[in-house]
Amino acid sequence: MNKNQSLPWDHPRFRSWIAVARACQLMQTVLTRELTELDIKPPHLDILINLYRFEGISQQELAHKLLVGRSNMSMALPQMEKRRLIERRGDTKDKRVLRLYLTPEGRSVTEKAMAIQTALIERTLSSEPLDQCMAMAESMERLIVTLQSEIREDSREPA
Amino acid sequence: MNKNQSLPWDHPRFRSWIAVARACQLMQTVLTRELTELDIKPPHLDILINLYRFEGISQQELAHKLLVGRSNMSMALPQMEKRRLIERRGDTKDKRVLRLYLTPEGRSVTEKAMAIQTALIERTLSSEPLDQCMAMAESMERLIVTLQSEIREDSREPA
DNA sequence: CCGATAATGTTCAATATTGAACAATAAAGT
DNA sequence: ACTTTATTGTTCAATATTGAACATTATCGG
Repeated sequence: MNKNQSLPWDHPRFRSWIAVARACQLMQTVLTRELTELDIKPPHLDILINLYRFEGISQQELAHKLLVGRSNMSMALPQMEKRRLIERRGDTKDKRVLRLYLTPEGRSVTEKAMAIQTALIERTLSSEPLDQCMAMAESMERLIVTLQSEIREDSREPA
Repeated sequence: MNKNQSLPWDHPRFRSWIAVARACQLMQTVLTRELTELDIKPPHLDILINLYRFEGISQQELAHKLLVGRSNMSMALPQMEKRRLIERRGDTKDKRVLRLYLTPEGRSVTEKAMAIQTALIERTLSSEPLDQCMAMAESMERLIVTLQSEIREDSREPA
């Protein structure tokens, strides 16, 4: 028969996670479409939102918050600087670090983009009860902690 | 104060969704690491799993299941064919379509990779009650339906 | 103060993903 | 039968992401 091997899709948690991943992928696709009118893409929006919340953050800190590599920021930020959405100014005390700021233009774009994203999320999640959303968020936050600790262990013990 | 504008992170559903997206990103990162021993990456695993379940699927059908473009498959599948993980054979009735099959080697790699992914998911989600996982899956599946219908509407009504 | 070590950002090659334009084949309308 | 339209897969340029190697600046131990 089935080699009496347990197939992944027999595991309820596996099936659940696949649904989560799918939903994320689709949400990203739709968000990408809705952001075209502002001529930005989800990765840039993530950057803008974080600069909106955390003025003067460094590139490294930003990369860490976004869970991407530093090199990623080194490629993306100069583009956004050319578009006058952000500014990079050297830290006065530590000449290695560049601190990031939104321009007025960038702030305006960010607000419009956040409105689009928020509307999208509210619209597509509105049929789910708030309790359920909150419970999901708590599960996800526990998951994030678990996964991050795994990542840290790995990078500490490369042998 | 805050320009009396509602900021995204004041919306519970927004915050919830951000957590979901983060968790997905981290899960992907960890899965990537754990798959290095098999020398495959998550996108290839997704392909393999679908070929495992749906023998003889066409490239187009596969792309649709994975929510990626056809061109994506045209780039990825020849690589996997060179690695002898899959085979592509022309359909006998319709000479346009290529049907996809796992090789024995590919089947073996897929089983190992699925075991790794399943273990990862079970391990990281084990602290969440099954009820909660199932409820989450149902929410996500509703979300998927909603988002997919939006995507279809968009592509039907480009004006 | 000086040499070793660490931190920050940059560059580069490799890989993934997308959308548009294209070639070959199939299906439909006449 | 034949012209038109649709479908399937391919190619290509553009963009994103990663990890490794690197240069510059800080920090620490002598």
